[in-house]
Amino acid sequence: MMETMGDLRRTHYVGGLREKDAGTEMTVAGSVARCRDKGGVVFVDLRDTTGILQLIFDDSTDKDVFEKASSLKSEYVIIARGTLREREAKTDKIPTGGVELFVTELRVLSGAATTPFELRDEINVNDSLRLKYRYLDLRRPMMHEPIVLRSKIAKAIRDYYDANHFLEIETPVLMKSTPEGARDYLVPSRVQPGRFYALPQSPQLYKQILMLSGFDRYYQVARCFRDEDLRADRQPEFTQIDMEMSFVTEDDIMTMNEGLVKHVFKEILNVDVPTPFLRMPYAEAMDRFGSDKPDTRFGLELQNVTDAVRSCGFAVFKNAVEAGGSVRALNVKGAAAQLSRKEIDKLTEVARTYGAKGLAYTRWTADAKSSSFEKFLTEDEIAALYAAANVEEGDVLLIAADADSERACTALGAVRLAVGAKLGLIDKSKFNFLWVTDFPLFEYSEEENRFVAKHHPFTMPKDEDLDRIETDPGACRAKAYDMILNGCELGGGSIRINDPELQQRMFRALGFTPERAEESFGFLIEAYQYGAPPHGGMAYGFDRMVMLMLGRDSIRDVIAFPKVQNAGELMSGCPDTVEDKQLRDLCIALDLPQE
RNA sequence: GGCCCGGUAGUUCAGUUGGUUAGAACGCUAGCCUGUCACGCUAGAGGUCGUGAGUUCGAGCCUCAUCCGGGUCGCCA
Repeated sequence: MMETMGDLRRTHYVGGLREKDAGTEMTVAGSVARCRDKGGVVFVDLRDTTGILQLIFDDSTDKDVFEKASSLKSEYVIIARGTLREREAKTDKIPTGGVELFVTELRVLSGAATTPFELRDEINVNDSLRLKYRYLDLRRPMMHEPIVLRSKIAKAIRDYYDANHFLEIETPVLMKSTPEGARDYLVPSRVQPGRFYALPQSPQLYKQILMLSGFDRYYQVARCFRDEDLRADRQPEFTQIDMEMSFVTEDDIMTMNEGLVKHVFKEILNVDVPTPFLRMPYAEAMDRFGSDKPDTRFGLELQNVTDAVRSCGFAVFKNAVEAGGSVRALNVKGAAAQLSRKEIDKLTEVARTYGAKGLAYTRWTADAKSSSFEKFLTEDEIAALYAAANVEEGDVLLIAADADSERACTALGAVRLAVGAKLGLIDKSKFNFLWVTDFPLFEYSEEENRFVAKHHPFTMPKDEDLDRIETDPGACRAKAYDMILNGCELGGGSIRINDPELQQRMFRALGFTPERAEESFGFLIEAYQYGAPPHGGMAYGFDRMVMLMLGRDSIRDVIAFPKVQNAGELMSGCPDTVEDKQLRDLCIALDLPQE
């Protein structure tokens, strides 16, 4: 049954074949996507990495070839020679629907067992089954295409940086574990028992060192690892587009990378991205959108109504203000008919998820006005609040109050997104880019009871905040910026500290003892003693970029072999136990929890 | 670590108040069919209801535990 290719060699991929190619003698190769055996005529859909082409066998086909065609089953691997011709009955369901290959020679290179699920685009199959048989799932055009496009996007990125005099330089995958940030994946050293490498969370330190080495402009398509929990847009092993430049300011980095986005979107999607992008300070983004990565595809901005309710009779509002927090409102204009009490309850749950204690509301339809808080306010106070938030009949007003102003904003920001999705306010065809700038330099960690770096400890403070690193760290802003696309963080970066003294001040502000700083980053601190150009850069989450460009909802769709929520990989079954000898070689003894 | 959702033929699902032999569609197998393209027609095979315990005369259905998958909060400098 199984045959060899013999002297047959592929001459054409099928995806691009059209009527103009009719009459061409060719050899194509691939898998049987589907057979339609009509008795006297057999149609076979052949699938290769570029698309699908119909093969035809009928009474003018050689008898042996026809018989072989009749015996084909799904996923058999074949190679076929014949003449391309225009179809009698054309279809626009596939790009090659105007042509078919009249086959004169057919070889079955491999049979195939019945697959555990049908390999069609329209199917709806359990994810774990698809992931266990990832190689089958990837044959489906819908799953195949993102992997192809991912490669083309990476090439477009390389082309752009190359044309702008960047060097692609590889940095180590086995490196020193550093404190701060995500949990490291550790790799034990056999040669130095008891010592461990860490897999990089990012090539951050190495790229800064490369600037000190005088390479001036660097980029890398870099694999990174973080031992944290997964999300729909987060994998433990992922790819960054990492770049760094010397002799630059924030503005230079942003301009260079706007150029990158423009180039890649034009090249891959033929979309013209307008530049420069909008630049919005972090404080404004939080204030208007309740998010440091605002989705600007729709309005529905938050309003600060703190002043209007400062001394009102409703304890929830009043207490929040008195505790130094604020009261934020979201007026969903004219939505009273579409947002039922039940919907509002759901939105309250959303707010709770993000730490709000609840969501006050007024739902004002033509028939009735129901409100969770009006009864606690005087008529004047209600009037003042509604004037501040421009509330009229037909509106739904949602309010979050919290002693922590940022929490009120964040919770209401999440509600804003839920409302936007619910009411269909989001234009999915848009690509809205912006920069969020001037991030806080530090953020306070309740867990560690100290300030930690919001970005990383090498981030340059804003010039005007240099004097208050020690006195008012919470108010310091950083020369840091995130590139946002449609409410997702596409990438982020900063200008780095190139003054060793300033770096020492940062370490002190972060609560590092000189010994600990020396132990963790000594080599870096020393390197900066020998002359460091001003430099900065950024890194993109490449997987997320591909996902957004292709309009996919899951990052797994753009990674050939992704991991699932428990960080395992279902096809190969890793992580797995290892043999005792391997552990002995590494001087490792397991100390597993009981049960 | 917390919360939410799901697990019934190969696949996707239905399964009434706990009650006789657990159904459908697709796929698969066999046969027929000369213009199909989710081809069509006829027939057939295919089930430890995720796993374990419990309640009950009786469990796919109720209870508990557990495993697996998805989403999410924390976490992700």
